[in-house]
Amino acid sequence: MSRYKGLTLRVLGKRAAAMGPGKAELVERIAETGSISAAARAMGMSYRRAWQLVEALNHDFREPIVSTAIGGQRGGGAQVTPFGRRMVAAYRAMESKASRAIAAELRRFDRELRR
Amino acid sequence: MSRYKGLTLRVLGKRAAAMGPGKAELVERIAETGSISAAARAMGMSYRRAWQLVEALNHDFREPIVSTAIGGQRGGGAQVTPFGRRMVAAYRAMESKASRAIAAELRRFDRELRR
DNA sequence: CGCCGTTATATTCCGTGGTATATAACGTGG
DNA sequence: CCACGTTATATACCACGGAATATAACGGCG
Repeated sequence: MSRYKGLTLRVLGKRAAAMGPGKAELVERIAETGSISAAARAMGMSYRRAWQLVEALNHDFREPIVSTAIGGQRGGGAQVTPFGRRMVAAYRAMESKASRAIAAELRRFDRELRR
Repeated sequence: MSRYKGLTLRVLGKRAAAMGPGKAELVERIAETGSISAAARAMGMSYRRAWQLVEALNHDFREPIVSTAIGGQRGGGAQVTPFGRRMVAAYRAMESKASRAIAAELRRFDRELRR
């Protein structure tokens, strides 16, 4: 997964950024691990922050992105909803489409940066 | 100038973001006003921060973006170099090209956000 | 010459975002 | 039944970024 494109894309809602690199990765990690806390650990992020981001996601979109259930040891955990999967996929698609659209310009721009 | 596209684009250097919405606007304001401090005032930003951003810009690119001269009352001030103008123009071009490239997807994405 | 508005820099202060920690309630598995 | 690993929440701490302030050196302009 070559996920370094030399740029970051953030989609802005009315108030703040609704989706960006951080939230997208967090949701993907939750999908992988089935748990907010495991995803947070994997990203070196505090559980509190991860939970706040999930809260923001669920609040900012028309439908929940992540659904949760209390209880551990495979009792509870977190799941990414089908809607959530579509939103992250849509974000990733926009990210790479934008990246492809300006790839040539970006390469030229990069050449002017000090290495 | 309709400069709200529902997204932000940041171009990443090796260490941090080399160019983004904030630095781009700052350089444009410096070009307009001929002064770092006037640009900072116009953006509601402290002079120190504006100066630090200019320093970062001049350091991160192969050539200076902003050239400065000490002394006030039209004695000193700041100017955007031709190179700096090209870099900001290139950034703005990438910004709008990326925006146009994903306009349709972005509109669909936005429709899923709570208003 | 003196004033004004710069750049440049240091220092202090403060708000805020995030971490760390603790606790509660809970569900599944051993 | 008990331990474990969750979600959810509160609290306290802390590091960092940025603002505010002060100062110095400087260069035009009146």
